[in-house]
Amino acid sequence: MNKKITIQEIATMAGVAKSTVSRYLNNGYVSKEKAALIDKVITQTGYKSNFFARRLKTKNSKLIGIVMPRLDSFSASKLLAGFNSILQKEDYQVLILVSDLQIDKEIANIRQLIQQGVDGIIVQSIAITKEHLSIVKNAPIPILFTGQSHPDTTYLKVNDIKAGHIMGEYIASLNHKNVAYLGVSPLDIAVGVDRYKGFADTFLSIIPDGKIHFIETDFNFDTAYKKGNEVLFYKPTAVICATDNIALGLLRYLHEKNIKVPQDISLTGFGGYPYSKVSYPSLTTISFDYKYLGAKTAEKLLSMLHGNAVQSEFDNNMVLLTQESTRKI
Amino acid sequence: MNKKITIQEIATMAGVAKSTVSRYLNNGYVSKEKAALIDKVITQTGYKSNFFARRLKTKNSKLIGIVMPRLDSFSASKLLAGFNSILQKEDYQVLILVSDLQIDKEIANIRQLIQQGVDGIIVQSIAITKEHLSIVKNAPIPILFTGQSHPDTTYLKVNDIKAGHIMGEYIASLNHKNVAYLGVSPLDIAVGVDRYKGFADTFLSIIPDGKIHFIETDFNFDTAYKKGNEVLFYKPTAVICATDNIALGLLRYLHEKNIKVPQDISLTGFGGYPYSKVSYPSLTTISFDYKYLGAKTAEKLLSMLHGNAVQSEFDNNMVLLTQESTRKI
DNA sequence: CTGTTAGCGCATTCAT
DNA sequence: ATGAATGCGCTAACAG
Repeated sequence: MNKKITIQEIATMAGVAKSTVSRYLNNGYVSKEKAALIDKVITQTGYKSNFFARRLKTKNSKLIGIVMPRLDSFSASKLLAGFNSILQKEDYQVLILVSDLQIDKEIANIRQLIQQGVDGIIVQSIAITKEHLSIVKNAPIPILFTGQSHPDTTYLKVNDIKAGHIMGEYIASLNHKNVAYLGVSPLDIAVGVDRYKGFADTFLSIIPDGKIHFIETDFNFDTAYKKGNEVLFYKPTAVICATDNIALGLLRYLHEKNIKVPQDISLTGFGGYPYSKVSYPSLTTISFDYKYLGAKTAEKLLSMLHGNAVQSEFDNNMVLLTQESTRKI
Repeated sequence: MNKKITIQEIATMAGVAKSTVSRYLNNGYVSKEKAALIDKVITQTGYKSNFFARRLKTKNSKLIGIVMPRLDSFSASKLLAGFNSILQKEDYQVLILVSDLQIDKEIANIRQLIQQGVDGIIVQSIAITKEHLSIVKNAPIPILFTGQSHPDTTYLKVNDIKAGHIMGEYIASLNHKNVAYLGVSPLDIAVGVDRYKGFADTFLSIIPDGKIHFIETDFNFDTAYKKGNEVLFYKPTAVICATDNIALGLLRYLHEKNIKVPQDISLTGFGGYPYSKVSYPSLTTISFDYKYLGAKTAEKLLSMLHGNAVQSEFDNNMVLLTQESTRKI
């Protein structure tokens, strides 16, 4: 067990006042000789200033709170890596709270983080409620949203409408007319509404006599699998799925029914998850760079911290990954 | 902006001394009337005690440090989810530092966490050096390792030898005699040495005239892909890959060479990553439950925190997932 | 340039 | 049961 050594002790060991040591530590003016003395004692004792005492004085914690709906998903891990890549570089530390996909827990987490004195918060929200808005309004620190957007908050998120738009253009260019869209609940504005709307508007504007059969599912592989029967009922030539995971669930179903992709049906996803490359056939998808998005988000929060006015925005960094699962008809 | 309200303010508002408020907050004895008064003021002001001041006094931070080599991997995200599931429940918060797969950064991170006054640390290590040992020995707090093991530390990790053993038995049972092992550097004791040794010892003990061609690669999909040529040189009937990711890289190569799995070559991985189920063919693998492992690890750290003697151990929670990529010859 | 002093907000003696 | 006083370890005036 290391005895905890304080600034006072190293001060006496170096034969100076503790304020001098403090100055030395905080880029204050200290004479060369004293500095050398202090430096020596510090290195040989391995002294480190007490985190909590320092924070108590200085008011800024160098802590960033992160609220995530869950940790064990592809996008979550990439986002986190992105946040961390720039936060850690700027000497900020990251305090992560998980909401388990529960909206009330998300709110409680934000509250807790504020109370704890973090310098700023990034919230990957599942839905922005009035309560969120009220918290943000009264919060003494900047709060940045991602995942969902709302005009009264500052956010940085994937441009789901644009993603849908790109997909709509692509599917139209392949001459599909009767398609199915395997989407999620409209309670999820980003994925459930925007992504679908982006697709549908574009697709129908290019193919006026096109037909889109919307089928609702959730984010689970297995649920998508179970919707296979319903999808086939409409005899679509292409199925657009709201996420790669959904697409893979359906692909499994099609495999088992011996329906060939893309010969019989074209299939697409959204996300650019790693499995989209290794599935058979590989999956045409819109790939989002979540790590990059995470880094951008962290940068944005930092500039909010520095008092710069920042505006909400959509990240347009996405690419249509045309792979083997789609074909022209 | 919320003005930060202190214990003193609510004390005067309630007409009592701040020590009384403090007692109220910390289960001390307070008369019913005063308690009611204080309670009222607290709820109406939404007062929360200052995190840093409290920590400065009480010495325990309710913070657990986590050191990870990287965040954006399947196992990392599952582990994190596991850590968090039990830590958050016990009112601990999690401070995460990333080492970017660099050993010196890993050590620096551990040091930083100790200095910051966390109550305990979980390190997913990439290699345990003498420096690690020295830190642990002098640390005033418990440090628990996962990922790698060393007799002089406390650890909880996957039993790689057993995993290799299971795979060895399985491959032997399929009558393969000439196999290739696509593994990683022996600098990684867990995956590079133990996993391979577990396989090789078991396989050769069952098939004494068996032949194992070891080919070294790294953890990347692309590198494994590039090793395809070398693997085929030995004309193996089965290829055992040290991770699912490696297996998928090779699978991609085999696809392109039009070599059928499992008809021409059987293929296996380790990990039980989600893609092992959606690849074509689906991949036979040893599946580890990383989330469960993370939860167990967190529990172990907690009991170390409570001063209980805990011993290093291997987690034997794994299952052979026999899927489509292997066959008997 | 440096030492002395005064809090930051809280928990905890110690009296009462 | 409660109030007054002390100090956790540190930074930031303030004199010198």
